[in-house]
Amino acid sequence: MDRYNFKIVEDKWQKIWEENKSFKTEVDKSRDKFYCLEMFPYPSGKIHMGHVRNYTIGDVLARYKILQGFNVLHPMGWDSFGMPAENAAKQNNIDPKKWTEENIVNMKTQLKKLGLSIDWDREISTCSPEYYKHQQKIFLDLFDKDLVYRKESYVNWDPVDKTVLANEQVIDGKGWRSGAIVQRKKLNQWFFKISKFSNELLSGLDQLENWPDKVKTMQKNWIGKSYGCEIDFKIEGSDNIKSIKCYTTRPDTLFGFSFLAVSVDHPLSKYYKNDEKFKTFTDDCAKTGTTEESIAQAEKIGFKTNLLAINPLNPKEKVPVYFANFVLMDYGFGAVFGCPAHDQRDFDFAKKYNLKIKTVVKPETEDQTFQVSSEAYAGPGNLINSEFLNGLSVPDESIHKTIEILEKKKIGNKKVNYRLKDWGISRQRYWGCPIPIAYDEENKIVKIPEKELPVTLPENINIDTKGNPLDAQDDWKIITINGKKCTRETDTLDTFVDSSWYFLRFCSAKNKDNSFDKKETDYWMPVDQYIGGVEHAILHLLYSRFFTKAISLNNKNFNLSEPFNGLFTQGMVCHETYKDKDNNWLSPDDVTSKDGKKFFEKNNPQNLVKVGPSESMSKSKKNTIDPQKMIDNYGADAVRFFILSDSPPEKDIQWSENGMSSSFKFVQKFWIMSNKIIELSNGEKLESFDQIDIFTNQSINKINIALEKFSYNVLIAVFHEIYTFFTKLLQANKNYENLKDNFEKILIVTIPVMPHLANECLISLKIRNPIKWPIVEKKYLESNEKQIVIQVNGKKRNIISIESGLSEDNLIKKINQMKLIEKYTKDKNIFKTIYVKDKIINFIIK
RNA sequence: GGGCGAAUGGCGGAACUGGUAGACGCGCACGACUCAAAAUCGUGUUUCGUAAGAAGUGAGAGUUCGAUUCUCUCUUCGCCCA
Repeated sequence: MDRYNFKIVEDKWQKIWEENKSFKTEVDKSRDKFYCLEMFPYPSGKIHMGHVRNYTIGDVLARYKILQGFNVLHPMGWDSFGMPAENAAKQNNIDPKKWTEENIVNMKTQLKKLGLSIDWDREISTCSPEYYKHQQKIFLDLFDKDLVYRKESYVNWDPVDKTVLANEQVIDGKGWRSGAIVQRKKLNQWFFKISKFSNELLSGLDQLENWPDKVKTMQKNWIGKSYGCEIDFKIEGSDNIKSIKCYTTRPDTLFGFSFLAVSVDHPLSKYYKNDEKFKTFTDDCAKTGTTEESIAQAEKIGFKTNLLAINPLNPKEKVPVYFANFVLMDYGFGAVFGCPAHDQRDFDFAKKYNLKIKTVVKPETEDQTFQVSSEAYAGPGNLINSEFLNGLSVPDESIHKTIEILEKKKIGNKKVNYRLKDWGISRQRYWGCPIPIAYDEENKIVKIPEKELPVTLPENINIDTKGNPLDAQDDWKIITINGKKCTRETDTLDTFVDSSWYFLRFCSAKNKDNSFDKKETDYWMPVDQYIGGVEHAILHLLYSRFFTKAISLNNKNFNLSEPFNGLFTQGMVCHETYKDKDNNWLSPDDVTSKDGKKFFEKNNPQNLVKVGPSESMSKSKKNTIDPQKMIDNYGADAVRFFILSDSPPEKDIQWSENGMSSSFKFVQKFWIMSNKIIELSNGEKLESFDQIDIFTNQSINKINIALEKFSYNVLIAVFHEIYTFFTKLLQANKNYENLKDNFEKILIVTIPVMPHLANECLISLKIRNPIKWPIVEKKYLESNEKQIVIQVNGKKRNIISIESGLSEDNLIKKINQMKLIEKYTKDKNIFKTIYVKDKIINFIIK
C-alpha cells in the first residue's frame, strides 16, 4: 500500500475546486440559504494559527451545510486599511498599497492551501477604491440622516511625532515610538451618533438567542444603561452661573453631599480662562490619558473655585465647587455631586482636600452611629443622618423615594443615562478611507458630490512626515466643488468603519453601482453563523449592529434589525514559552528536548532553556508556530484535524508537536484503512452484518450532534472510534455486503474535517449516489439489548444486559434468579425500589 | 472594586433534560516485529490495596433513592469592565 501523498492529493483537489469554482454561490430562492462568515483577516503578510483555527471551524460548518443541501455563502476578504501598513511603510520605505497587496497575494495562497470552501469571486479588500467608494456613500447617507457630526474632542497627542495615538499606542502614558509623554489635545473630529441607538442596541440583544451570553453581557455593560436623576444645584458666588446640572445614580446620598465637581471642559471653565493657576491645573489634567482607565488610575486632583453649591434638600448647607480631573464632560452633564462616604473616588478626593465626610448609609448589621473610616461604603443598607429619608432601604427604595421627592420639589428629574458614547471615527492617518467631506473658504462643511466618489487616496506620497501625510498634500487637498474652492477633510476613517458593513458587501461584492443589492441582501442576510475571536466581542460587533440599524433607517431597500443571527467566539492558540539564561525569548524552533521535560538550546545544547507557561501565540514572546510549515510538513487535512481535536473550539488550545504528528499519523492510517475497504472486491459471496449499520448510524448521529453543538473535539473523537471499528472489521478478514455502503456514508461525513482525503477516497469508491449528507436511520439507534445498572442504596453493584422495555417485576425476578446482588441484600430488608426503564434499578435496603 | 465564567487522572478533555464518571487523544508502561533502533501493531493505564474491596469530579454543607450536573458558603484561576 502506498503511503498517502497528501501533497499530490491536496493540490489536485484545490485545483479542482478552483477551476470548477465549486464554492461559487448565487441567489437561488428555491433553496434555503446559509451565510457562514468568519471574521476577515488583516493582511499582515502571513497567516497565523489563530486564522487556521478560525477558518477551519468555519469551513467545517460551511461544508457540513453544503452537504446538507443549503445554498451556502462563505466569502473571504481583507481588512486591509490600518496602521501596520503605515508603520511598515515608514520603516522600510515601501508604499502601503504595494505592501498590502503583496501581503494579500501571499495570504490568499496560504489560505487556499488549507482547502477552504470559499467563494473567492466575492473577495473584497477594504483598501480598494471599489470598496471604500461605497463606504463613502454610506458615510454621506448617515450624514444626511443626521447620524454624523463634527465636534471638538480630545485625542492622545504625541508632541514629538506630532501625531495622534490610538489608546493601545499609549504605554504607561508615553508614546510607543517617541517615548514622549502623551498629552490630551482637543481636535475637531467626526463622530457617528451611535448613542442615538443605545436603547435599541441594548434591547436588541434579547433577540440574539444564538449569541454567547458572555458577549451579550459584555455589550450590555458597555452600553451601561443606568437609572438615575438629574439635579439642579443652585450656585452662589457668581454673576454668570446660577446653577449647575448634575447627573447621579445615587440621589439618595444627597445628605452626604460635601463638594460639587465639574469637568475642566465644563462651560464654567470659560470664566477661569485668564486665571494662571487654572491654566496650570488644566495643563496637569492634560497629562492624564483619555481612556476611562487612565483617568481612573490617575491621582485625583482638583481646582477650588470661589463658588458654593447649595444642597437642594438642605438649603442651609453650602459646599465648595471644584474642577476635577476625574469628571468626564462626555458623561452626564460633566458635573457630579460628591458624596465621599459612599463613593471611593469622592472619598479619595475629600481626603486630599480635607472635605467633610458624612456617613448617610449604614450596612444592615451596623447601628445608627456607623461611620465610614478608611474607605467609602458603597454597599446596601439603610439611610441614616438624612432627616426625612432616614430608614429607607438602600439602594432600591431609597433611590426611588428620593427621586420622587426631588421631582415633587422640582429640583430634579428621573433620567436614564447611558455609558455608551458617540463613536469617534476621525483618524489623522494616511492609510484609511478618506472622509468624503470638504470645507469651503468659510470653513463650512461641504459634501463631496456622489458622482465624484470615490475620494481616492493620493499615491506616491512621502509617508515619513511628522503628522498626517494627507495634510501636506496640497495638490490633493485643494479642490473645487460647484465652482467653489474647497479644502478636503484630511482625516481618514477608523478602520472599524471598514468592518462594520463588509458582511453586507459580500452579498453583492461585485456590484459597481450599489453598495449592495436589495435582492441579494434580502436573500443572504442576516449572517447565520459568524465566527471569530472574543476580543471583538464589544467594539466590532457593536459597531456592526449600529451600522445595520443606521443603514436600515428610512431605507426602502434595506431593513434589518440585527446582522448576525448566530455568533461563535473561538479560543486562542497557545504554546509554551521559552527563555534563555539571559531571559531572552526563544522560539520553539530554537529549542530541543529529548525527554519532553528538560529543554536545551538547539544551537548550544549545553544551555538549559527556561520553560514558561503556555500563552497565546504572539510574535513578541516568540512562541508562534508557522502554519505554512505545518501544512508543508503534514498537509492541510492533518493540520485541520489537529486544530479541531484537542480542545473545544470556544476554549484555548495548546499547540503540541506530539498532537500534530499524531494527527498526521491518523490521516495516514485512515487513508490506508479506506483503501483497504475500497479495494475489497464485490464479486465474492458476502456476509451481512448489521453491527456495521448500527455502528455507522450511531456514529453519524454522534457527528450530527457534535456539529450542531460546535463540539468539534468530540467530533474528532468519533473519527478515532470509526477508525478502530473498521480496522477491527478488516482484521476479521471477511467481506460484508453492507460494508461499502456504510463506509461511503462515513467518507461523506469526513468531508468537513478532511475534505481532500475524503473526496479522493469517494472518487475511488466510484460512488453510485450523489454526495449528500447521510440520513440517520432511527431503527439502528435503538438496540433491543439494554444495559441496566443495578444499584443498591445508590451505589452501582452490578450490570445486566436485557431486552428493552422489560417490566420492573420481570427484571427483579431475573436479578434474583441470577443472584446479582445477593451478597448486598442478604439479611437486609428491601423497602423500596426505583426503576428507570432501560436505564437503572436502585434497591433501597435497611 | 464590580460583572461573567471555570475547576474532572500525569496532561488536553468526554458525560443527552440528575441515572454505569474518566469517551477520545497525548504521555507513560509492558509485549510483538527487529541483530538493534525508529516506524508500526497489540495490551494496560483515576487513586489506595497483593486481593476482596474502598475512596473519588477544587473545599464544605444541602436537596434527592441517586449529584460532575441543582441550591448555598468558601478557595483558586481566567476573561471583561473599572
